[in-house]
Amino acid sequence: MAKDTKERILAAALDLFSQNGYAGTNVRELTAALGMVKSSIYKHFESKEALWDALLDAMIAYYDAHFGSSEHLPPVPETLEALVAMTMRMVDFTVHDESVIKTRKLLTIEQFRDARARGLATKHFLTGLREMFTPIFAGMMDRGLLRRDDPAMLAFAYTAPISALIRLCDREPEKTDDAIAQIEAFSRHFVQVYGVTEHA
Amino acid sequence: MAKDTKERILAAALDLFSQNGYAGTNVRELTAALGMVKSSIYKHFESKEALWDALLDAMIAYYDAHFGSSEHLPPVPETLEALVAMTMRMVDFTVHDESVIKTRKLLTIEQFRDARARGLATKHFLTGLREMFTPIFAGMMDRGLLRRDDPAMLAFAYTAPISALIRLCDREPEKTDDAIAQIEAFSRHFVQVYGVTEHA
DNA sequence: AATTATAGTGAACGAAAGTTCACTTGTCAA
DNA sequence: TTGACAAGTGAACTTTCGTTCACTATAATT
Repeated sequence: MAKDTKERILAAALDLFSQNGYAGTNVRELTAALGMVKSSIYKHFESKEALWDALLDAMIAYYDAHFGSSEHLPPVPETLEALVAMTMRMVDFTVHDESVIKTRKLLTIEQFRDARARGLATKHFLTGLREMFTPIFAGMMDRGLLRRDDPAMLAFAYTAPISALIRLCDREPEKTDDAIAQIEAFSRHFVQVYGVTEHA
Repeated sequence: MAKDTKERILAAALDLFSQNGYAGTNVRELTAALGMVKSSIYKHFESKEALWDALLDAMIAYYDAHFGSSEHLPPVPETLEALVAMTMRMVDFTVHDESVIKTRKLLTIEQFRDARARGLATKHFLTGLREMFTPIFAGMMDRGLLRRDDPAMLAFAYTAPISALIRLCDREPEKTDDAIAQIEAFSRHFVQVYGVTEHA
């Protein structure tokens, strides 16, 4: 039952740190959220800062496991419409999954204070998506679906606006539906601009 | 001398809050940064939270004064190259001006905790730039510089990637030069894709 | 010159923070 | 059955937090 409690503590820490930050959260409300008394946490973590370190370890491990290797790359879409559909599936997941949302919020809040959070933030918000879509767009160019161009530039031009709207959802969740619609509109705009339609 | 000290306190608060957040900053280090003792601050602000409120008031007033009205809209560029040049001038300012940087960082850190910071964050990071460039792109379409399309969509597609790289500069200042180069490359890519070159 | 208001000081306060520790309880191995 | 260990409790300790207050020094006002 040790591992279990440890993970429940980490989950509660993610929840509270992502809302009020590390400094804005005290161990009393953290443990209270788990029905414990504050001293109990020291059976599982040496200190509040050790808990923070463990949380970052877990976040980094999760990121590496899910986005680190090229194995997890989604397949190259066979049509322009399939690119839109795949995008919307990914977006729908990422703006609705609670722990993914909290992870982004936590990295957003702590990126200027913690070097590891900073590195992970850049991956989450900028380079990760670009590196994921670069080979996809290269593949779509090879198949003649997209006009030939720098795939990394296209990946950047595609993912940065989407990322901006995802972060709007984190900030103002009541605008999520609207943001999703905007993302779909942007995605369709993108394929219209860069896509090759075979009527030539 | 009252007003002066009040503004020095606000400047120090912006400096420290933007690095460690409101909760992560205590009034002792805040006043120490000004060569005062902590109790002195209460001659100028009722409480730490009143100081926070005043800081947000100032930030909102600044934003409204500089970006609020359509008077401050930059002129419509007469060439595609002028769009790039204007963009780079704005970017160069915004990634090097210390108080602008600190304002963005503060809004980034506190957006999930404070409703007013949240609203200002959305303006700074999303809608503000889009609303600034929408009439510019509409004007450039009228002049036949850009292909006719939804100017708001183009403004979004243009400003979101630039905003993403600006925020990279906030997070990792040592990458500023590289990010500026990337912004210029993106801007040139944009005018190449959307611009109308008159050889037809 | 006397008075008043302003800005800053230093000591002190209570509350809340993170942490420690002796102790109880429950679980599993020997 | 006993013993050992892991998990949780509650009281207590030490800092540090935000804040108050009586007081001083300086500058402006009468």
